[in-house]
Amino acid sequence: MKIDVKEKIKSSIEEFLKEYKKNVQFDILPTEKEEFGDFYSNIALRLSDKDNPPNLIAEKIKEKISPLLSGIIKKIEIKNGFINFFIDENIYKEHLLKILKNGKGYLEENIGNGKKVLIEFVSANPTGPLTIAHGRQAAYGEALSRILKFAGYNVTKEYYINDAGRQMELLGESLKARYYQLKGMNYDIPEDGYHGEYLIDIAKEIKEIRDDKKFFIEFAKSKILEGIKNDLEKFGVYFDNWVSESWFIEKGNVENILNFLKEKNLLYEKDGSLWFKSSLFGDDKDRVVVKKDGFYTYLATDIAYHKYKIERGYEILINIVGPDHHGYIPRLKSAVSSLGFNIENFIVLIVQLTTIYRGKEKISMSTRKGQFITLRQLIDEIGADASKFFFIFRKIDSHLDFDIEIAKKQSSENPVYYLQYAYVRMKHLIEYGKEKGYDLEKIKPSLDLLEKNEELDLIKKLWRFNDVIKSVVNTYGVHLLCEYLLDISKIFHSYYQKYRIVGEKQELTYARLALIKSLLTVFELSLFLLNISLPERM
RNA sequence: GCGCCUGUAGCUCAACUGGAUAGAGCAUCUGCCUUCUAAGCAGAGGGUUGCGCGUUCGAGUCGCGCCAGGCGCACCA
Repeated sequence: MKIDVKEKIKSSIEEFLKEYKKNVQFDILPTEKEEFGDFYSNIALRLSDKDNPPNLIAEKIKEKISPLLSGIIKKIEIKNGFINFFIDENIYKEHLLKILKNGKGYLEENIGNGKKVLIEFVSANPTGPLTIAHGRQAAYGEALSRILKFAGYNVTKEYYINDAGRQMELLGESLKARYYQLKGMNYDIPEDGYHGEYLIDIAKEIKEIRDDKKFFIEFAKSKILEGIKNDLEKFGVYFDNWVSESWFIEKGNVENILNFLKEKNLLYEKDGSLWFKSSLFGDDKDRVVVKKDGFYTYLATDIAYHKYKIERGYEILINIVGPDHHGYIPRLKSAVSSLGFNIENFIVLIVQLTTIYRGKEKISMSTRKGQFITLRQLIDEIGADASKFFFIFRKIDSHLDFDIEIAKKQSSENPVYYLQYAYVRMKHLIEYGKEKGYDLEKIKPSLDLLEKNEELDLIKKLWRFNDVIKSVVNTYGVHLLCEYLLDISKIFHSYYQKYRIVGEKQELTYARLALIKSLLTVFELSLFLLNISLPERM
């Protein structure tokens, strides 16, 4: 674990506050501009008033804390009321050496403290192939899981299969219609059924039929699920568990949970249906759990599922859903809350939609009408890595415009290649160095020789890695890690172009290779976390 | 009508908890391969952060009101 400079600055300022008996909230934040140093604090601005201008207070603080920070901070400057801290370069360089020596293990950050986290994502109905919307959720969920795991959480990835209820009936009827159509019979697909052509392909595979409803449902479901699993595998997204809605019904979990709620007096009958008092927990109105026809609603089975999550001891539940589910969230939160789970640890992340364009043509999507670009088509057209990166390097609240034509045409200018190219160059440099007899294991590099701007920038970037991971964990903003890597890549490519790494001066070469090796460690790790593959050459 | 998300350069998007002169990429224009990979680099232009009030030392960020786009408002999932 690296030295927590931010914490040291903070506690030194708190010393000052104690002495002057002041109490005020303040921040220590990383700066965005080099001239402002590495961290800045707004403490003086917070303390200032008419009689005490911020710069004056800042001077007092500086005087008090300077001795407390010697060896860590080499310079403190005051500007516009801000106090700017410049970290001693030795701190950075020691960090680099540790990475060099211990590899990615040194970068590990134990934020999660082994807490059990369940991440449920994709969870698409087995009524059709995965779409691009699922692709974005899958790419994001996988990356987030990997990062949380790295940050010390005990993460389980789960896919919930909605294989019960009316949608499955419609699926079965739709397949049945396609089957008889293939036999030359005049048989209509239900109007609100599934009209996609994929059911024709599935119908063709039917060898022998047993003419009952269940057969068609089961056949369609198993074929579609198989397809979903294949697509996810091709995309590089893996689940630890697959659980199914019908399983909860068969095992009696749903009945049990309803009894449980009944005992707590949270259910009542009205208009021939059974209602859950979700309005007691913040929902707009109560919701039906057992319909007039005697079947469970989706909510009923979902409560049973969430009970199952809690029973297995998960302390944090993360659900990644599409925006079409947002109206559903309050009732689910009500349900989880009624089960006695701390609602603050139930995190629902909404991944906004991706709008697909082919050039200027906007492709509107509907699973039922059968008009959509599947995830599989996307992977086949532009590749898994490029697709995944496109999906995760924007924050999930943004509506994503994804022009397939551009992604294809400009594939060589896709940012993912920029990263991968940086990685390949780094890797090659290390190999080339080895060929020339440079063995980093044997020597302690003299990092003081690294004095070019690019070198110092890169060293600082290495030091920021843990801050980025913390930010991702705090905000669920996976894209921050992408931005970070793009930042490094930019400096690195520039550096590479400007200076020779493996050159004539031996000591300098060792120092530079040490920097490259550490960068490589961060890249390997980060690209793994983002679930982007590491090419050998490009 | 109500709820959620979004509105930032020509286009696609960043900006961590409210911080200093709002940043990248693409596209456009000008240069750079006899060298560790040119899928690269250097340079240039491009902004009233949708509009209006407010909160405060300070607002792209917070509050209120408009405008525009997306999604959702089921005894579907």
